[in-house]
Amino acid sequence: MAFGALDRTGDRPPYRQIADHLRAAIERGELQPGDKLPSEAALIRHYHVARMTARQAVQELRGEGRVVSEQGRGVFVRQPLPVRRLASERFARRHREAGLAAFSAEAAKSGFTPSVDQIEVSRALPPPEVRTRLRLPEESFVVVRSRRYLADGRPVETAVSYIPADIADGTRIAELDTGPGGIYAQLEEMGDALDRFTEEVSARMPTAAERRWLDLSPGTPVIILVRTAFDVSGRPVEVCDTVKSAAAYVLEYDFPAG
Amino acid sequence: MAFGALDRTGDRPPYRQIADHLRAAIERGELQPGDKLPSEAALIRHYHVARMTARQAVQELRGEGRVVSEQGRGVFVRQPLPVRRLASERFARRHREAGLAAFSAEAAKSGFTPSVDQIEVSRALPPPEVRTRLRLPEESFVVVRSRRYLADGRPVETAVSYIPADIADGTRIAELDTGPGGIYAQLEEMGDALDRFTEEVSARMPTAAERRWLDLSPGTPVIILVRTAFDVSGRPVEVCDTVKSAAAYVLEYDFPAG
DNA sequence: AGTCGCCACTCCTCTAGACATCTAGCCCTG
DNA sequence: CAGGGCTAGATGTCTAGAGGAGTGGCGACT
Repeated sequence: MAFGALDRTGDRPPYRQIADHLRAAIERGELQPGDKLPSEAALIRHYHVARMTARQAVQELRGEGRVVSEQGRGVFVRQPLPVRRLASERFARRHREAGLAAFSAEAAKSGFTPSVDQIEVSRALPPPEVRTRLRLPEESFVVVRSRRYLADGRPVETAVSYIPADIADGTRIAELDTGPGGIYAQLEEMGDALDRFTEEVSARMPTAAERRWLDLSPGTPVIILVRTAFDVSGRPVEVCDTVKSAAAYVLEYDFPAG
Repeated sequence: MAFGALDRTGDRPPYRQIADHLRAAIERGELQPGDKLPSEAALIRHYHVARMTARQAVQELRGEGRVVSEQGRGVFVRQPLPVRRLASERFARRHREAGLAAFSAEAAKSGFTPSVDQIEVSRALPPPEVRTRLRLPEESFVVVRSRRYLADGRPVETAVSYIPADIADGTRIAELDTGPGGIYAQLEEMGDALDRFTEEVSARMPTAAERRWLDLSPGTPVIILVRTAFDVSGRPVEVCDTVKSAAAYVLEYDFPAG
């Protein structure tokens, strides 16, 4: 692997030039996904710079999400994750599926093994943003259901749903296993038919906690999808806040025109 | 501003602890958007650490996109951009609007001043991914229309659409101004009625070029929306590839249930 | 009054070296 | 042969210090 030399006259700082060289090598395909980058020691020898300078160059690429470093092993060109195309939940609902059932259906199509862990259910005051969406008065309680979805054992999504306590009471929603059909089936059993829902999609960099839960490498953004479901009377009955690894998802929507 | 002291016994490294303190101050609202963080010198005095350690803490927050630094001035809590809720183009189409017209309609609702620049139209071979989506044989040409949308003069989105040359020919699509109703109206005038379209939403970190075009501060991801339109015969007639600043957008979808 | 230059303060880049921690392979021992 | 310990080499963290460059205010000079 022959990287060029530094241009000590120009105003582009050395650490950026080194990062440029490495980035170019990746883009030319000289460094394939999974390959190990030159070690810090090698960069120091090649470019005659201090250790921190070499590290800063690698840090640049890490921030761009092109490489991941593993202590004791080296720095590696990132493997592009197999991307799962996720149809909007609208279509899953046609089959009376939600939550894990929808996720499992997706798994069957895409060929990964689905699982869920860290399910927790509690009763609490909702965060202000959620309270507004649910159009609840202050001091109203909600049932909070949080869980994490995994594909082939790797976490890809966390979801937290909020349901007004007066709606959740008398159903199995507050149990860990909501039974076949998930919470929507439970709601409909109560005679509370769903009418429509909205989805809001945005993206941002993950918080430290989200990086931990989703085992994200630095530089991976997350997709935020907030779904609000309304019953026939127009009352919001559920807010579901999901955080998906952007490296693992493409959301797919399909519309009739006109 | 009183930040705590470092826990020199635990295994959480000092630079992370400092970052935690600053992050918490931002989340508690003690540091409002636009506020200046303590200077490097102040952090050094307060925590009794070396310069690089203080910088590393700030670097952590910069990577998360929470702060931006300006040489010679300081490090500032990032101003959240006014977020525009963007309804799916489906609804705009009800009013026979697309492209700039749809963007202008959104502007009227949200109260920003819309504009478009850098419009370019050319005829070229499509990139492989686009060729596949359009189900074109090799060597088929497409008409490429690229443009950039601005809100209040700040770039928020770039869009590139690809239309098979045989469809675009004989319409005004290859002109810079496609006239009222945009390309969809042009297509329908040709008797080529649209039937449905799909949207694929994903997110990632921007390339260097995208950072330039959209004037993104480091740490802002972009939302990628690829829309494919099909006519009544099921033939794909347009692929539109848009890159939106994630700081500026929330996509909104609305579905009837069932 | 206005302008220019200086200076304090800020972040940016780089150096040189220290110890910590993790990995993987090697070799020795039981 | 299995297991444990050692070690080389990798990244992680920290220190102490240097010069550079951009910003903004203040004071002196015109």
